[in-house]
Amino acid sequence: MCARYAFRKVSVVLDDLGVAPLPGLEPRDNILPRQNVPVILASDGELIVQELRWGLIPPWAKDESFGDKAINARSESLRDKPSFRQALARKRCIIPATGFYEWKGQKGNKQPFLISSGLYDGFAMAGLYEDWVGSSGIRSTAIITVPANETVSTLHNRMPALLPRNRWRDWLSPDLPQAEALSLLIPDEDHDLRLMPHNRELLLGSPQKSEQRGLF
DNA sequence: CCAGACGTTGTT
DNA sequence: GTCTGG
DNA sequence: CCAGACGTTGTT
DNA sequence: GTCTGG
Repeated sequence: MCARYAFRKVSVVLDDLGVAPLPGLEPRDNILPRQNVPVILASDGELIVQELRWGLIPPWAKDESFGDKAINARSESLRDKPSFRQALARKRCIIPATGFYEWKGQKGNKQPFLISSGLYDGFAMAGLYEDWVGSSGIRSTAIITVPANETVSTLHNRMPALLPRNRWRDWLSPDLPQAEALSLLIPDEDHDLRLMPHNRELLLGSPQKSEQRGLF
């Protein structure tokens, strides 16, 4: 699963795609569902960054609480799920991250680990987004998950889909056929992932307290 | 047909 | 125990 | 994921 | 809107 992640630097993702970061983008160590998170998507033939709410709310949802149960989307079933099918075809995005967290141990005594790339400055998590036309018109996003690769499977059986670096633009292209898009959602083999025990305190309490400044 | 769900993970 | 909010 | 709440009525 | 369960 991926229910927490970090975005500490602008990272290779934005640089490689030539996307300018949003003004005022801060490093964040403890990103939670329901927060607004920076996401890269195609808009009128251009790649842009937008802050979307984490937890996907389909257009037909009755209320925004739907997003609470759609923070992840299983790659294996995207095609069949009413909540994700439209987005898979037309609304793919990249969620840039410098790491994600997984926990190990018994409930109440879990040790968090930060998983990050040993090769790059960050990675591109595959995501979907949707527009919900409620009173405020929320655009929201979900992180796609795949079976964990060998490294991560020591902690958990799922992990976010990390897109191959040379396919980032393909994933974001509205013209990419659905079948090809799905073929990009494979367990990571490219990032040489590293696991580091992480200070539990930094993931507790208010998110603001675990943030640090001046790292961009 | 209508009514109701539409999701994932983890844990047992 | 289970749901909600963050 | 974890932390924290989990309820209603009536009165101010 | 679309699928599933009854």
